[in-house]
Amino acid sequence: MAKSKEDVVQEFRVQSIQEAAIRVIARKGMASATMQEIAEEAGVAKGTIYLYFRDRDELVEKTFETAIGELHKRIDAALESDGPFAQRLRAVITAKLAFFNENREFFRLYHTLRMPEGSATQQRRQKRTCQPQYRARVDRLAAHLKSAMDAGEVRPLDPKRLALCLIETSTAIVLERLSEDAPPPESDDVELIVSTLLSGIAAK
Amino acid sequence: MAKSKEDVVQEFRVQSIQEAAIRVIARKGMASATMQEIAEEAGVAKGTIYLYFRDRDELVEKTFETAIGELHKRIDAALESDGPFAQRLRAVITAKLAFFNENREFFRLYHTLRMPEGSATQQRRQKRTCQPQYRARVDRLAAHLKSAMDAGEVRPLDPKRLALCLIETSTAIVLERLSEDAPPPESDDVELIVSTLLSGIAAK
Amino acid sequence: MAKSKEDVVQEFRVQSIQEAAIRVIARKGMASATMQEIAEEAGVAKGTIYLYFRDRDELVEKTFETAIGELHKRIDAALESDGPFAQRLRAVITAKLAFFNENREFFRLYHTLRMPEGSATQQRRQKRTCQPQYRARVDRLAAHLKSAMDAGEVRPLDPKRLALCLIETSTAIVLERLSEDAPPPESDDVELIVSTLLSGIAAK
Amino acid sequence: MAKSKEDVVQEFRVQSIQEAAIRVIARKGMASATMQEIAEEAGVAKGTIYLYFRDRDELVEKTFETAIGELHKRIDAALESDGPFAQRLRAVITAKLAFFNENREFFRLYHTLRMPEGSATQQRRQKRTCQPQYRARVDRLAAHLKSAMDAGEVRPLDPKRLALCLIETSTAIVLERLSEDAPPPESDDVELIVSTLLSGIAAK
DNA sequence: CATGAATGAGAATTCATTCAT
DNA sequence: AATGAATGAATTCTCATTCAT
Repeated sequence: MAKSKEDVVQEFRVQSIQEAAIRVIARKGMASATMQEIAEEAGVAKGTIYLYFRDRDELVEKTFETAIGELHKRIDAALESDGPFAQRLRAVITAKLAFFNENREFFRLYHTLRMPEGSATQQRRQKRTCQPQYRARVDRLAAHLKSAMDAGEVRPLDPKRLALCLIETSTAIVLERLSEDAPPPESDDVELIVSTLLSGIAAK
Repeated sequence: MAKSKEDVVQEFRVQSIQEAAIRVIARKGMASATMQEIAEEAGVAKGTIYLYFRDRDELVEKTFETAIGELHKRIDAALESDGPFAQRLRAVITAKLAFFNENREFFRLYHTLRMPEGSATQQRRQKRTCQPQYRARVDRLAAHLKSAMDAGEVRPLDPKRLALCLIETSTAIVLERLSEDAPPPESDDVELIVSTLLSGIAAK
Repeated sequence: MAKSKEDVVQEFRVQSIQEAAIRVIARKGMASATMQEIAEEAGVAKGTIYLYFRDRDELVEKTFETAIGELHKRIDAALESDGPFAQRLRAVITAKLAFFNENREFFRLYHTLRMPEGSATQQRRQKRTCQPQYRARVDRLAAHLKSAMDAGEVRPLDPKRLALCLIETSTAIVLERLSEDAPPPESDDVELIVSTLLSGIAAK
Repeated sequence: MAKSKEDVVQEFRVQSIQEAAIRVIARKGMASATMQEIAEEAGVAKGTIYLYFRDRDELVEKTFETAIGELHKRIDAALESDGPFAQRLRAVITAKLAFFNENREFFRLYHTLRMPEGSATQQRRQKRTCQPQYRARVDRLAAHLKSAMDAGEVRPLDPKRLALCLIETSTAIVLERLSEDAPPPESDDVELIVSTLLSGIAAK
């Protein structure tokens, strides 16, 4: 039951186009990324994109989902590993930094889609995909925080807001690292985040 | 040296247009906010906008700067007040939450501009304004953190990264509050952020 | 309460564009008449058309209605004049031939719209405008035929089908005249149609 | 001299495609009937159509000719039968109504092509085929009318214009019947047309 | 100064046609 | 012969910007 040659080609095209989309969006920004340029970047004709994606919105949406899926897979693996909370937290942050280091160009797409933009249609789509995606991530992380609180590993605080802080703190560091010519070793930043979060910044 | 009548009218126009821009961008998103709609919202003709702003980009840029300036003024006041670091930190967070509560519509503009978008020209402009603005904020906060470290109020960590974490954590909470129908009292969220930052989340 | 200058200009533009549309459709056919070419023909920019008409469909629809309205006005006047039925019939046919002689270019638009074409949207529009227009004409003529029957001027036959025959017979002659380099005098064709309809073609 | 298997297949393909074209055009209208949909309807691949027809225009043209040929065969048979003119006329009208009743879907193609549409190329093609086809029909019918006049069966009138009236009258009735849910018996409409044409509509 | 009609560059999308398999 | 993925010309529509009034 191996994949037929057609399936392989199909998959390859879809992937090429999505990668091109990410690169172009990274370069030009969501609003200025044209189908023409994405097509050129992918090395196909404009019309070809429409063989694989209904329209621009679907291309962006599917591209986002594909890329974010990979990130989520990695984070979930880290989150659900065994060990004390501190260790799992460290693994999650490490995974996130590593992912965006490997997929630097994806970050702009990721960031742009955090805020609903554009036409009513697009906003509906946004609500359907990116927002829920994000909420789901927050909720999942919040659940783990709750467990850690119940286990006495984390002091009792609003888990959902804590999750937000955690996510955005690491995102901020990712964004910073991406803009740096020579960022410090990943592990330094991981340590900073984990340590700050766990122990706070106040001198003892 | 009173303002001439012309200056007053000029100032009024500029302000009307900028406020209209913020409202329309909040409503439609950066990409779908048209000059036409901004003009209507401001109660002037499309052409009039061009008497006060070179082009759309400059309108957005100046609007951003005006609005963000107010925020920065408030934050700086909090930051430079007397008292222990913890108290100043609390004041800063409080100021930020209050500002965005009063200027909810500005938030989308603020968020959108965090990531450079659009044409090469726009990107250059972005780099000239928003990015440096942001860097400057980070640096200023970092300087205060450094002082607090030197004063033994904060344990020694990279001040710049700490500043980033602080800024983004509070931004995340703002974003969350804006999307909530009935957000908790501001003071609760301020307390959460300050407490987490200072003492960390680990159970003792 | 004279028309303001703006109204005059507006009316002039609308009329120019509609006339251009009719000419281009006459030249290229409905399907090949592009907005670009209509704009050029009207001596305005593409975008200008969209200031006066929502989209291509509305342009065609409104253009059709404007032009057909004039024809209908003339036919109704003829139909509702006094005198014996034969005389009114003659007047109607005369009006129709004269109208299409004066508005030769409109004929292709008229003919094309007799049959629903194109997208689902367009078909709905068609049903809303052209079809009912046509049915209404048929019904009105049928009513007059019925009166003539009741008055003993016309022998009893299905008035609606008779109306159809009458309309299409004259349309056929119009179409023929338009394709002729030197058509016979209008009165000859009017006479032929009226005489055939009233007395038939059979030798006595 | 039996047909080779290849010829049979070829013929079958051509026929399938033409029938599909007629159905799709009937459904979507000439302008919205795509090669893709015709191919699907015919159960072949898009490319296959191009093995049998040079391009879309030729497909439409040949399809029209094939279908109209059948109608013409039937009409000619009726026209050239023996018997008095009135009887032959009745037979012609009957044949036409029956044909379009059996080939309802063909009617839209027939009607659309009555007026030249599309590109210059297509218009030339149109002039080469549909127009001459139509003229030929008119001329042939006119010749028969002339004979009938010479034989004293029909009173002297312009035979060509009479032919036009006859053709369009019956076409109008066909169009009407196709749009009716429950049209009257064919014979009723035939009788109406024949009677009107022969004897006129005036009360004696 | 203010206006808003006019402009036209530019973007998304469609679809007839080609051609490698 | 048949296929259908790929192509890109062509089309519609939008909107920032200009400029005559």
